[in-house]
Amino acid sequence: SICQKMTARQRWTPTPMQLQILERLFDQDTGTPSKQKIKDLTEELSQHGQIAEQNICNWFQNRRARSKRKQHCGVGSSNNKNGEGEVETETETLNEKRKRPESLLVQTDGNNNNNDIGTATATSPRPEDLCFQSPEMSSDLHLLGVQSNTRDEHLVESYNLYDHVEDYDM
Amino acid sequence: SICQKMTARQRWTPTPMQLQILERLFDQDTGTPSKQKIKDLTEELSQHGQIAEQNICNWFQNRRARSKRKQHCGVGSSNNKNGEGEVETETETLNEKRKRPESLLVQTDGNNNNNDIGTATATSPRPEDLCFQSPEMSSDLHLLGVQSNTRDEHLVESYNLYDHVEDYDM
DNA sequence: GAAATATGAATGAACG
DNA sequence: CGTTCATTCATATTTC
Repeated sequence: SICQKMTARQRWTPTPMQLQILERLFDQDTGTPSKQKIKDLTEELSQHGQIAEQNICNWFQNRRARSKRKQHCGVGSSNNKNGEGEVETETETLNEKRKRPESLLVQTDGNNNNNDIGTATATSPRPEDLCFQSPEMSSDLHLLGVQSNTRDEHLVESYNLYDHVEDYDM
Repeated sequence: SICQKMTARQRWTPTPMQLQILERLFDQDTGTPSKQKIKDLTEELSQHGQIAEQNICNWFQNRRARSKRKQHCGVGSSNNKNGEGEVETETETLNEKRKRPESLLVQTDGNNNNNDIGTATATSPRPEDLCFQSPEMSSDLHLLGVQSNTRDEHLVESYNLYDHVEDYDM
């Protein structure tokens, strides 16, 4: 039983303060922050935690996208054809719906070995997709065990360099 | 802008092989592939999966654009830089170095390990660093409920390695 | 602790 | 060509 942990750093997580500022900006105008604005924002938000310009860009983009998609949902679309992918069912038209109530829960764990194995990743193999997908991905690479869902990289050659393979009992 | 003509399920996804070839070509700095080259490439890449000329064009364009990372909302590269007051010295006019460093390959460079408080996974496994957190503590955060001084803002920069390879018998 | 959901990030494609 | 959108993936967090 070799459980493997992912070797990746964590992604940025906005602090409540950062989020608040971002949300406020989003509510105001938020056409699309100019580069200068982004820089400025970055500098300001940096005082509240680690952040990079890309984070802000991403945040705005995501925010806009999801906000839009939210409204677009539920217009009588009875036939929901998404069966494996997006389960967009959120409802955050309001400012905040779920913050981060981890005030008391100080889990300094940092590295959670939470490898959820089936996180909606079940891409059901449909003929349509296969038609547009690689033939080798489903034949050659899966032997390596690294057959990712879609976006593989020009990796291959090397095997495991999982320097942090930790197996915990389950 | 509102018209989505692709219905999304048919987005081309390069196979590892295709990507490898494309990357190589890109690295050779061939400039903008000529029409003939595109055709040729298409033919070649077709042997490794479904592909169209347009895909290749798009790929090169995207690649170049993101490589330059000149966009103000360049979600292309995850250039990490500490936003500790300074705003990126912009010392990179050169070609970028692999947006997504294949985690399987040892890439001990490119990632910052200065005051990285991210996961102590890669370079310096110091659990203590994980603990120290955001400097924000006295602000108008109280209206959000509470302050999370545990593990909020972590470093950014990281890459998903699309492994998910877990051998575990259960 | 695993499943479900929220959300940051990567990227092909479209737009100007 | 530069920028933005839409979609999907991976991971963080919450819930059960």
